Amino acid sequence: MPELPEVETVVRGLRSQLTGRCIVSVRLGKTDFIDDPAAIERDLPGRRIAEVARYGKFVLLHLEPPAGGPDGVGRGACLVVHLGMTGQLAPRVPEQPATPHTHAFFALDDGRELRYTDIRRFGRLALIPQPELRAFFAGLGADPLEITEEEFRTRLAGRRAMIKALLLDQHFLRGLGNIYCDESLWRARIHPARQAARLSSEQARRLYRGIRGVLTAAIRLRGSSISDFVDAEGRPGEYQLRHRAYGREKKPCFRCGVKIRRVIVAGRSSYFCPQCQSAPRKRRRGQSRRKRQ
DNA sequence: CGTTGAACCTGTTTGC
DNA sequence: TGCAAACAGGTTCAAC
Repeated sequence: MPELPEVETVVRGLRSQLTGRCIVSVRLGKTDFIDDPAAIERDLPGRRIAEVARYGKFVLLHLEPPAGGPDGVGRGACLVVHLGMTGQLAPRVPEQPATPHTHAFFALDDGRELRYTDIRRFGRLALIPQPELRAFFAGLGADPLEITEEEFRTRLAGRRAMIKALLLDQHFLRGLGNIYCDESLWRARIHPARQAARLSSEQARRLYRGIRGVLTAAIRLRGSSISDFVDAEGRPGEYQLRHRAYGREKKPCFRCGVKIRRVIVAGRSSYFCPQCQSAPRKRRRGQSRRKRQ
């Protein structure tokens, strides 16, 4: 469910509600998606939330150093949350019965409870000491909203993977997922199976702008809700009403009217317009195009 | 490097 | 009607 716009939406909601709050106690249900459950139960109570941020698809709750650590130099830490496919993170009043599959309860000093719910448990929860944060995120690519067009083009060069595989790869860019890849490619009129390195500079430019345009528009509408996603207030987003490709198999393309098709690219359902997003020419066997000097 | 398929887990939809 | 297969916003790993 949650890609960059959904995570950004959750983070904005949590930021206004959690900043400055203190975590009073912790209660855990199933823990197979938690890195070190014992450490969370032991080290989290008493910690104050200094800052809420997003890193790619991760939600970051930066914690203040514990008061009066050994010789006064308590280490800061960060509660890192990945929502996987079905994760939800939202503060609730304790009277509100917990929905099924709620596996983490963090009682707050304002009487409310921050709850983590995740039907499939593809998410992840980890308490990372501040000094280890850098290593934890090592290898993730640039944020698609921060990268420059020049940088984007440079990183595309020489990559022989299919463009969709590359966009989905969090080591290439952090934050895109299946929905926004397809929407960006539709905007840019690029077939998902096109080889990245073979995009013209014109296409690369359109893709760069497509990605930015889609993400900013989706954030404005508080993300896409297909079936699970709700923000930190429990509200669904509305960007699913603006989808032009994703989930629209056999429906007419908004540009040309030709029926949207679904194919598997990079192991994922990929929706595209066969008219606007023309397929790459199939390369014949043995016709590998590598440095032929 | 890049691709494919499976695995992780639960729930919903689709097809025969 | 009923049951099995397919599919779902993500990530990771093995094998080729």
